[in-house]
Amino acid sequence: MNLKDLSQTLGLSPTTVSRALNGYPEVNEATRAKVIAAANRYNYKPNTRAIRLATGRAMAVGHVIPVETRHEIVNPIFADFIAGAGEAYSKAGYDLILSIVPDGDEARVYREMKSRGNVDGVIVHSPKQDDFRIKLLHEIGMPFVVHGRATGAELAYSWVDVNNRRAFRRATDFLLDLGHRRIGLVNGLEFMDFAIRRRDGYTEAMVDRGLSTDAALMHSIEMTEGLGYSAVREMLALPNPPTALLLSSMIIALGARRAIDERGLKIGRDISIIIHDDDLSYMKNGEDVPIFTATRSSVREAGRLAAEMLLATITGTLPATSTRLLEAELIIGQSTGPSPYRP
Amino acid sequence: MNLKDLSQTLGLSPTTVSRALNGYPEVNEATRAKVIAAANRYNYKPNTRAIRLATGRAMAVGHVIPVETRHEIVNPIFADFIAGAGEAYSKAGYDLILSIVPDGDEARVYREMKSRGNVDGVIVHSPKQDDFRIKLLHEIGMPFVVHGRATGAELAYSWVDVNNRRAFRRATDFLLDLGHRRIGLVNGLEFMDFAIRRRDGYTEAMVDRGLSTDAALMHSIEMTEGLGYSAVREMLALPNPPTALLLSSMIIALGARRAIDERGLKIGRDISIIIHDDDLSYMKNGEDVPIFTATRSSVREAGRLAAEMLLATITGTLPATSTRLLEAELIIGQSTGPSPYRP
DNA sequence: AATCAAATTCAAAGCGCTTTGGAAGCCTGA
DNA sequence: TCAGGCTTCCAAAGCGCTTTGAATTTGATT
Repeated sequence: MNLKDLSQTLGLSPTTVSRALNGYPEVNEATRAKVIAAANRYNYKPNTRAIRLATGRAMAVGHVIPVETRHEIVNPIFADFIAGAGEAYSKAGYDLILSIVPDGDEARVYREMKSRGNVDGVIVHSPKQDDFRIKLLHEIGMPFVVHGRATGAELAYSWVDVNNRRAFRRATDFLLDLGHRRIGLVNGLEFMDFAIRRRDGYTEAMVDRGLSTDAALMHSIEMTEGLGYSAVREMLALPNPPTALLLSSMIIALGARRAIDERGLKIGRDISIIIHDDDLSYMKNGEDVPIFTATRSSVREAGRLAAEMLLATITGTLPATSTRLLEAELIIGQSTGPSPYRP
Repeated sequence: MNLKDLSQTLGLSPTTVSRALNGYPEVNEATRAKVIAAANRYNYKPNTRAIRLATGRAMAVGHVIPVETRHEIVNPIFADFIAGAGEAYSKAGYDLILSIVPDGDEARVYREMKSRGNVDGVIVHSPKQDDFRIKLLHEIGMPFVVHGRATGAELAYSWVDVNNRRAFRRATDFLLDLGHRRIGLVNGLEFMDFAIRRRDGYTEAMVDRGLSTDAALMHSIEMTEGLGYSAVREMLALPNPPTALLLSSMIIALGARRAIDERGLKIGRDISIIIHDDDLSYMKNGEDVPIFTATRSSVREAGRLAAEMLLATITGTLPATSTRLLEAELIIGQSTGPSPYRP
């Protein structure tokens, strides 16, 4: 059943039927009711492909997920972010198009998306410092929202981000207040913007207390369980090991726990841990009582916000330079306690 | 630059240009070369929306991810599966459309996808026993491939699956050969088909050795770290605790490790563990030496295979009843050893 | 009753491709 | 020289909607 068929059975023109269904005012309410009733009865759904061609809109949003060609890693937080974004899209009748793209192909993919017109806008994931995508998307005129920020971008753009600097600053302060002085940081890869900001927050807090940072206590790794384990193991083997750790993700924490257990230390007593918790659905930080003290911010919520922002940008109800900075809350769990070396 | 523009600058008809670019034989090779050259020079990319309307094909595949409305869980293996599938799609010029859908809405979503025509086929994730989707998709005539199988489906359908039964049977046999008799199973939720098969493999191996299973040693949980921890903790507290564990996922294993460490036991000595390893990119089972003994099968590879199968089904080069059973390999790691109670 | 504006409805022209059904040009062989 | 068959190209008709511009009907006003 297509529009033509439906209009014929109703004895109306396709024009009127189309308008009736799309809520245009220039149609008699009585006929509108009749049209809607018929559409329901015959279970008429307009053909997406035709709508897209006729309107010139793709009614779809692209998520281009870069895959480090060397490491082949798929960041686990994408799943939750996309779940959040997906809700917003389906509510608005948009499709979510996912492209997994090797690093080098990104520019080509964005350009093609533009010229082939199969998306109306994109979400930019995992921004790096001076990220080239911002300039590129500006250049080709593709609406976009960045999940995170890209320090060094000279052009204004829309983003949704967590206040990573402040979160890590607060977490560090919290540990310092507990008397810790040797605080280790296991961060994400520091060409990623979020990692830079987290390190800045950490460093800032240390320096403000007149403490200097120690390169041996600052690791920057791809966020896997295995690398988290190695990093922490290394630090614990130092002659002067840390009494507290700041970990950039839950998954690193799992590796850290392994290294700590292996050494026979007890978390919360011998060593304190604060993690950043993206609140992933399959990796909750304790069901009721949080296990780890954490700076928490739901990446799923961020996905929802970014998607809504993008849709509003596409329809023109929001400028392409809107921003939203989310504050992480500090959750006190069982993984932190006073420094064992407290004076 | 659209087809019309391009054909005008070439002094040819749109027909010829279209055919030249799409490789049809009825065009002079010399003019074809000219057309291709011009297309490159002007960076002409045909408009996807127009192609889709004209051909009646969506050039897109849908992945409908059900979200347990109560638990709101997003299965972490989706990310890797989709990464694998995505490769196949982009190679074939197809889009991957992702729909995150609350449980109850699935039927409606599939029906709409069919009548709106925005996908040519779908991948069915997480099949349950007697899964209703198989019948539904047959009924509405939507090509599909299932990732996993659905015991009880009366109609034939295409699927890609791991031989879960055999994998768990082998793993159980391996433990039995090491002298273990009290073997615990922490399985996924047993309305999921894969979980049923894994339990069957486990039970079969036990029964074949004249051993009976013990309900206290068989847990069926949502696969999260927290629930894995609880399940294993519970089993270890039994008067007659298991000396070996079979764990349905890496993520359960992380929770298990916590429970085991907490009790002061050593994995591989006091208690043996075999996991099923989906080979997720961000959760490797050791970089070179596997930590856990595991039945391993790459879910990413499964994604690639399922996608290729679906595309072939859509284009009609493969019947809609093709199947592919992947064997998991048994990787010997450091988490298994002889039973401490060996005679 | 005639007039004009507002309310409804419709015909037809796209949107940018593919594809059908010719038509023209060019050979070949009788 | 011309029929018949290839080869090569093209005009035009869709695909199923939206949207413009115009026509028709209705209602209010004089």
